Amino acid sequence: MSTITDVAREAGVSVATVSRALRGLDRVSPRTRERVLKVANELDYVASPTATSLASGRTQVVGVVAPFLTRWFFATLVSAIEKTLRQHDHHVLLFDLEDDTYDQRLPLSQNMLWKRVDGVITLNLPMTQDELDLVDRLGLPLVAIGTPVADRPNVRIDEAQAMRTATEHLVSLGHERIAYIGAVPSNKAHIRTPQARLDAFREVMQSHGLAEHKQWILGSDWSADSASADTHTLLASDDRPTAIAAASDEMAIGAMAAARAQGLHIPEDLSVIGIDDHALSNVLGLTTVRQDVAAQGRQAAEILLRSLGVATDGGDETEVVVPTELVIRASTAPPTAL
Amino acid sequence: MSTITDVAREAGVSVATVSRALRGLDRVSPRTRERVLKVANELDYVASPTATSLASGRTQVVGVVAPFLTRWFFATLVSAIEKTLRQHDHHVLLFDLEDDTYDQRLPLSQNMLWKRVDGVITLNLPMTQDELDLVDRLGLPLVAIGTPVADRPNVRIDEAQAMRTATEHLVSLGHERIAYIGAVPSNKAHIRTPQARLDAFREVMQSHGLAEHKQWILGSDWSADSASADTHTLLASDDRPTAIAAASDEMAIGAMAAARAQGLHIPEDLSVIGIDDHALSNVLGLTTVRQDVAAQGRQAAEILLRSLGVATDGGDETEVVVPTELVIRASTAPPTAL
DNA sequence: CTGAAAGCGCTTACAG
DNA sequence: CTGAAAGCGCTTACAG
Repeated sequence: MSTITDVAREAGVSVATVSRALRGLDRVSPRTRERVLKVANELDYVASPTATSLASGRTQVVGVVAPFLTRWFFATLVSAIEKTLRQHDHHVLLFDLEDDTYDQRLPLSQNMLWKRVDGVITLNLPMTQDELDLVDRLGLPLVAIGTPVADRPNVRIDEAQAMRTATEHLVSLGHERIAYIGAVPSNKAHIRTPQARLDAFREVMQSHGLAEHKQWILGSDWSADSASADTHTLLASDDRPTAIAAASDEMAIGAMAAARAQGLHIPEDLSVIGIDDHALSNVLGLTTVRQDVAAQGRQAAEILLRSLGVATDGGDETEVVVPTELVIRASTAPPTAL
Repeated sequence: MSTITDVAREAGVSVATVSRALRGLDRVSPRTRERVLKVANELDYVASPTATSLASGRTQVVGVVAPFLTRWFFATLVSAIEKTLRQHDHHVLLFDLEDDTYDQRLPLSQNMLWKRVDGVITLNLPMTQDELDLVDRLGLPLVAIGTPVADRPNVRIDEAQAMRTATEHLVSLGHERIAYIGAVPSNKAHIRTPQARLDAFREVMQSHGLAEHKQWILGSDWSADSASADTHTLLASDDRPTAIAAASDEMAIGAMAAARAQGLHIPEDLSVIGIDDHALSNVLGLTTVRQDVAAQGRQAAEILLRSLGVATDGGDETEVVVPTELVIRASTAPPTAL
């Protein structure tokens, strides 16, 4: 592979001129630029990113940090971010902080970031003060998707609004006996989403004067398997709800499956609603509150690019709330008892 | 942040010695090494990866190239690869080559790889000759997961065996009228998985003297939505199968949903089997042929690390076939008509 | 508009 | 065992 020196020699100019010409800086005569471009092209020249980084201090790489990767929500975000960044010649260095034991994630370290990335995008990741200090010390701009990180730019949905919409939908159908799946895991009390959604559920129930049954607030761990197991227990009781509001579609899918396995019909015997509009929700007929996950990834990437001085259209908002939308499908209906 | 010069000054040695001491090379006296380590630690010193790369020619970064990211299979691979690489101080630079129009992916370019990665892992990605030439020209080792790439090391399941297992399971239950979902998309004839699975299905059908109905071989596009739509059409006919073999769990889930939407009961009226053991398959009671996707990611990463001279345990195989396993759940049973 | 030179922060022979 | 020096391949003032 050829270097900038090869191009300079071949074009009969200095490497400084090649550098300027190729990067489109001014102060290069059109004729010179043209010649340099031609030679560079002939030689298949691509600047060594490693040398460019050392000299310029920029890597054109963004660290994307996720607590998991295998869930639909995160994979969709990463995909959208990668595409947006690539359009502006930036790349994503991926960090999956999931611990093998699932109960504690790996911390962000100087090793991962220092001189390696120009900025960081966090995906629903509460950061410790140490991590925040690190990012600051390294001078890295940061954009948080979902869970906010201090006062950094943030892209998210209105969590409370989403769950209010879901709950109101059930109430408007006539449900009064509503269970909730997706309470706050005790080891994840620092994540904001679960708490916000649960609070919103309670708020709507209260506002309609509906009783909250303690044993109808299920923890689950935000997986379909766990939601299914919890729902089995819930429905085994004589005193059962007519509807379930799940804090995510994956949990809602688990709940539906458990109900069916017990011989119940959906929505006749039990209504189920989720939040997300997961890739499989349409096919499974799940009523849900849709959030545009890819849009959140795109917007976060754009905000970060802007803070890196890379031109992108759009304003300079630093706080984006992506709208959600009720999508009614076959899993919700008025309670049969009515 | 401090540089190697700071450490050298503080420790009273040359930068060359610091470099050697920190990288654990021999020819450094224990006392000197200790002092250097201590100072480096005090100064929070981390070598600039960008400078290290320029000097050494290695980036400690591996390019992971996927045709999509949002499907469970790919996200699971990426997650496993990332963790394995990180254990050996390597990072993943992610490329999602999915085109916005879905019918043609972006090509790998010199820009993405040159001096940016030490090696490449492809995820079910058939490479063009141009791309292969590029990788060779750049001298990058490559490991292919799933779809093989020329004679490069390859990690996969036995596609034919997996579909044979699935089909044999249906036949052993007494099914004779079996449909197939997941034929080869015309625009993806170069991907090997669909063809291998379809061939295996046909082989088993023939070996049992069972007739293949042309209209029972459904194309779908490997998405649940498409499989659902195709199944709707299939089941609307009077002449319908008693079982469906789907080439992936996501399609099987779509098929089950469509059957239920038409009032059919699973498995009484229709048996459905998939391949994968998708994260939601357990909860949905889908019988499937399980493949250990994370293990494939781990092994591919290890093979690549070895070819980079990074010590990992394990042999030096270059061709790994990960075993699959029939997992019988509630979606398959003998045909009722029998 | 263009070039010579310093500098980015490491690694790697080469001497000693 | 240790250091001085060259080199990796760019970018960036600084002159002219």
